[in-house]
Amino acid sequence: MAEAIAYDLRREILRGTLVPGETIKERENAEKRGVSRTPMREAIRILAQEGLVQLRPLRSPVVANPSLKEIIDQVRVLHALELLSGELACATATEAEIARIGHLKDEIDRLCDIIDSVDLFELDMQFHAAIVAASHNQALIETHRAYMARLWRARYLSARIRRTRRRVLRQHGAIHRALAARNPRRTKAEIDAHFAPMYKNIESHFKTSEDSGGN
Amino acid sequence: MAEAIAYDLRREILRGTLVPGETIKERENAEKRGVSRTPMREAIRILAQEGLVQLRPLRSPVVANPSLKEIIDQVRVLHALELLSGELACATATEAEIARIGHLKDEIDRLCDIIDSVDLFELDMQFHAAIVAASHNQALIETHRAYMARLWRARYLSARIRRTRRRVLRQHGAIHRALAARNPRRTKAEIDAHFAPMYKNIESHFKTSEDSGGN
DNA sequence: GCGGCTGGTTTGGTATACCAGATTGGACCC
DNA sequence: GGGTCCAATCTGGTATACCAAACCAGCCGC
Repeated sequence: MAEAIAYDLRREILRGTLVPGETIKERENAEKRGVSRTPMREAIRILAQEGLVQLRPLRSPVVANPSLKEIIDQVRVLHALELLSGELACATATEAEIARIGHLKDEIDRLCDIIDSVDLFELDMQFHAAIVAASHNQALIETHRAYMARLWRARYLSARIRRTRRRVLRQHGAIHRALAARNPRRTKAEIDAHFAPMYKNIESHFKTSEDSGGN
Repeated sequence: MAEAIAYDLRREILRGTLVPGETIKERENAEKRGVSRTPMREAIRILAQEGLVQLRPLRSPVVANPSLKEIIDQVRVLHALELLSGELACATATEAEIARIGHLKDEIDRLCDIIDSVDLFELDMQFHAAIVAASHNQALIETHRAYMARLWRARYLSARIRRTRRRVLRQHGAIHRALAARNPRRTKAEIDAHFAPMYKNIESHFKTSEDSGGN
């Protein structure tokens, strides 16, 4: 149940229903959802662990309002995790897994201009998660998932930028080909190329929207 | 308070007082420590997040008993995190931080054959944590700390191997010099060299002690 | 009028009570 | 004698009650 509450809260935070910087009062939110404080508390801890809310001793938790540097820092870690995934996956991925990665890439190609950006973004996350899953490294999979959750908002806002979509598609294809060729060096290079624009996108979006910066 | 309980539990797990595979009953352990179930539950969640205990829905949590593969997987992630730390630290570390890393190295050199292996290991962890801290990347610091906690036992057992100590000392020096030279490529290479034996050490120790393997 | 203090209220932290599913031990049947 | 079923009990999950610290508003003194 706590997991379900965390899921709802997470969506609300990432969609912006719960504004960054705002407090989350246990009682209030608990009874709004018709549950007790106990699972609500647990849900908040889960989100705190993901970095979406910030706990303060003896104070109400607040929705995290990460600064640009914090987001970039987190992207750097995510980047490193995906590099490791790509390297490992070259050695450990099954042909079926590589095929599924290719299929996801094709799906993204096909639906790119049809479906809305949220659904498209979900597909993009699945593509990346599939690569990580192909590493067959459970710890890596879990840590990567945690960072994906934490960065959902920032990555989503970055991925909206239409101008870069065609490039993203090309890069997905390149990553898939490098994986299929079982070439770790090329795979890592392509993942690097895929991440490179993200730093700039996030930065520029942060500058323009400027809804935050402090905690 | 939950944090304090988690601290105690963590020590007991890592020292082996709580045997891997054993269940941790909330009521039992709570009243043994004279606290309520509520903070005990929270402590258990913290440790579960660290990977030291394993939660099972509607079942008692059990002390994690990681298989060799799981440990190696985690070391791989730790390895990647430290590589990233080294690379970033070359650009971001202050001279004072590099000096502190060098000082920790000297301390380890000096006390290597004097103090007991637990204290020595604490110093080793400080050395590595100092490098990560020099990256000035909070997310990286936190994730690294989580993996250090998770791998405490395995790394400790590996570090006990006296035969390799001299090599470890040399590698610490090499890492420090590469950092001081602000040379990312060399830093990463030296960190690689430092990690390489760990995989084998853990594997060989796992084979000999053979207290586990399953979950 | 303004700042600091104070009491009531809010809120997170902890303890306790209750519930439903899981476990287990034993009795019963084959 | 072995297997199966059932109930007493144990255990995690949830709800509620209580406490102490933090917040806030209004009051008092300057």
